[in-house]
Amino acid sequence: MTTQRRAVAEVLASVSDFQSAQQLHELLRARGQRIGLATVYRTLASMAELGEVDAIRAPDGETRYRRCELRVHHHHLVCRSCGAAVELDARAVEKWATALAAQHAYTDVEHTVELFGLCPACSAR
Amino acid sequence: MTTQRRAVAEVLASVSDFQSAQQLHELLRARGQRIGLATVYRTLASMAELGEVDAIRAPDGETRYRRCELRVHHHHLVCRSCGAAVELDARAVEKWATALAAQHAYTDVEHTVELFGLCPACSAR
DNA sequence: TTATCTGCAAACATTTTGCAGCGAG
DNA sequence: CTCGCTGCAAAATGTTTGCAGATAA
Repeated sequence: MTTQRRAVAEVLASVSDFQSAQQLHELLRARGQRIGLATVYRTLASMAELGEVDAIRAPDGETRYRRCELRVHHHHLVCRSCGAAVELDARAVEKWATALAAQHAYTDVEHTVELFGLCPACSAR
Repeated sequence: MTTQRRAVAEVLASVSDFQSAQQLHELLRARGQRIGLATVYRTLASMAELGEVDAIRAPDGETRYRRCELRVHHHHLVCRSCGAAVELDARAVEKWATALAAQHAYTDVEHTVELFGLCPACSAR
């Protein structure tokens, strides 16, 4: 537990939307935190591995992070404009994925399921 | 319709798995085709826009392409090792996605649904 | 003290772009 | 002939890594 690690945890707590590593880095620097971009990446990577944050890959290839509420596996409906996100209960999809994998004899299956759209607020604009 | 464009279409026809732009470029050069990597990227981008190829983003961030059989929207179960892929009928998921988007008042929704695993052949190894 | 973490800058990988020249129509 | 396509190399982007110095325990 270092100063920087705590700082990253704090920004994550202060925002409710998905942010890229670079955005988080800027937020940290804006708050006066002295922290390197590499550290942000390293910290986020380790937090993601520990399941402390959600990481999703946006359509443009950026990876975005958010502290996750649910500690169980789940998916998101993310606003493409502001990053606001809803965590989804995807039991139906899980079952579907598992069944299909079995049907085609694929093993060691993981899945990517993300929805991107415009949230009500951004739609209005 | 240029020589290069035709060449790209041909390699795509000759392979049945998802390949990265770079892999396709190598295949083309191996066949003796003189073609630049940039052209491959440009051609694939335009083909993807026309719906002539499927483009999926692998977990490692690479985009991989394959000529698609079905001209309708669909998803894939892709072998993480060899790239072999099964096209999936995902009507159930479509409905799920649409319903959730409506429920949360998100508009202009698109979705990413891909399964990655090991195909029977690669599992055996 | 010691193992770990950090910052910086350079390295990387993939994809995009500027521009002069080639080629299809 | 003319406009679009191509090739090359350079640039842009997002992310990772090597290494020396700082820091937590």
